[in-house]
Amino acid sequence: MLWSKLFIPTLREVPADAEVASHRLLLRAGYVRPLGAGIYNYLPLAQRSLAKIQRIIREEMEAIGAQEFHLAALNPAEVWQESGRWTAMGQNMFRLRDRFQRDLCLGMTHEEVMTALARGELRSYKQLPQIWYQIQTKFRDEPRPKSGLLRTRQFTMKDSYSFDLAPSGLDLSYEKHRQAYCRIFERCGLDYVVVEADSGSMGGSASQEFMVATDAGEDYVVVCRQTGYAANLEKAVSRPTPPSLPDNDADLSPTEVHTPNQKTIDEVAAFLNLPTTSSIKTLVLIATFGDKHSPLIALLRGNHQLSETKFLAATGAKEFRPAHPEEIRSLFGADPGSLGPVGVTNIPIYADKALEGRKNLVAGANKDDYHLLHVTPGEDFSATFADIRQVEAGDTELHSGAPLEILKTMEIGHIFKLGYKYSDSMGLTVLNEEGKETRVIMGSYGIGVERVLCGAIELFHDADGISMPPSIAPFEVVLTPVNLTDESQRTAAFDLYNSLRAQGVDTLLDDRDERPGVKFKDADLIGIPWRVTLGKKLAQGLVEVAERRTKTVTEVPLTEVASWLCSKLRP
RNA sequence: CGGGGCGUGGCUCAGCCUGGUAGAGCGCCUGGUUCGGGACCAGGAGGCCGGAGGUUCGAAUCCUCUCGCCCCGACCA
Repeated sequence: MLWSKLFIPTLREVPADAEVASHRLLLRAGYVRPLGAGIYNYLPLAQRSLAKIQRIIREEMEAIGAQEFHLAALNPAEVWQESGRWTAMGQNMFRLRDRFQRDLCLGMTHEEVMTALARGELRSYKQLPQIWYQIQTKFRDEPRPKSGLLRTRQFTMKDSYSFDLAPSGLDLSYEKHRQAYCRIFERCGLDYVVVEADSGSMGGSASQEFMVATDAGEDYVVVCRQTGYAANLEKAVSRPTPPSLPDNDADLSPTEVHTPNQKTIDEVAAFLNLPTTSSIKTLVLIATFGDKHSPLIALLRGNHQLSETKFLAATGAKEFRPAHPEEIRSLFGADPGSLGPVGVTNIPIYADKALEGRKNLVAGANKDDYHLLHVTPGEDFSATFADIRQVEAGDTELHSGAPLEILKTMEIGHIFKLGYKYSDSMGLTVLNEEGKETRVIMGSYGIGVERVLCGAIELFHDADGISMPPSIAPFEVVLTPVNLTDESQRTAAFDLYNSLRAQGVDTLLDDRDERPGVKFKDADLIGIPWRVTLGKKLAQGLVEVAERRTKTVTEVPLTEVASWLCSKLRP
């Protein structure tokens, strides 16, 4: 295409509101423009990149036998009521009413719609397995849209759903997706990690996330370079650092000690001249089971943090919150700061495994300004031991003891074994070989299309702008004639342009009446992987080919540059 | 939903404290000179200062309300 005819509104100055790199650069490079909070218009450059990402996704989905659908974005409430998610989704769902006061919503994902479609049409085991997918706009009423295209209220998602007769079939469909996703993200030029994920309220047995490491992300993952272990921080397990002081091995009984005004773990530890690793942290939580609320105690080593996800999993609670000070006082007769498990019998106690086998620790005495020395878990109080601790820096891999890293990441894809959640709630069955009604087992698999674009930009940018991976760049090559009024440059540029296009190279010709500096700056900013400069050297039959990513410049004869580029782009 | 910040021309911002009727740079248009890393000169267009109400002789500026946007937190199938 000709640059002069394309709408590429690059900005010289940095937009004030953009903080993360991809947001700033998408605006500066003229890819997108905001329409409202978390709502963006995609301009031609973004549209071209997103189309290329989608093409790669389609090719890889078709390769595993998936079939593309286009589903309704406007959904009647009934389908969502059937699965229970009409209420479960809460405020995150965009809802509306039609003129007859019927409730509708805008789809935020399509498990319900797919299942509703499948149950009307799939009758026999002979029709299974099926993989159905779509690439469509999803709507979520985000409480806080942010970071440009990273968290928006309207975005494009590839979502697919597998229908199988048996768990072994689901395993296969899941594995096909896992491999397809790896190929998709590889072809998109991304560096990514696959991590074990919490399946959360999606239910189901297994789930993995595809993550790009970037500070712009919102998730933390734990990875071990030696063993390959990788998991979302929510569910990651590890071996904790050893206590900084070995426990006193003597057989001692709890002893009260006066600790005036020492409230926090750190204060108490300093006051008693013991490390925080020798303290027990006592958290009082009000958990929800069904529609009932009841208090629970969580115990952790003094320096450890509670993992909410693990605690929910360990207790089976639906949700929980910290108890209010008044609740604590009425339960314990003491204020937060002096709480402990000793003598508590009417509240279930969950103790982290890092406390199992420890001896003679410090805990609150349930009496203001007093703590207990010599508290031994399992002896001085009984508790359910479970892993309810969040992995922290310095921990090591559970089995091998190899070092772990904690990375900040952005989720670009997620695969789930759903199991029977939707087929049960919505009645999706087929007849099996014996003619008996059989539940269909499902999987669900998503890719955030814009996030692939953002991930690429987060990973590949520099002070000059974006350095897009060639496979998803809006153009593969930009031709930059230094001076278009020079007839030989002009002719050479247009000839090369036509020749590249004839060979299927996605080429942009910068035919604008601009000074060379402007053209170079713009080309770097929008991130085209290869730039061909046609200038003075043309007299010797040479052009310069600059690689955006490495900033290397190679002089190539004009007559050979097309095939030279082809060999780089299609090796 | 809590906390913070910001709304002045397309963009980045100054002016606000101490009220007197709106500015700069970039961008845009015209002409000229330029032309290998965001040129220069000259001329020009473009703003009911987010909105409403109030105080005042007079409000971008002070007060109240409201809307929008950004950031932190909560939240995030």
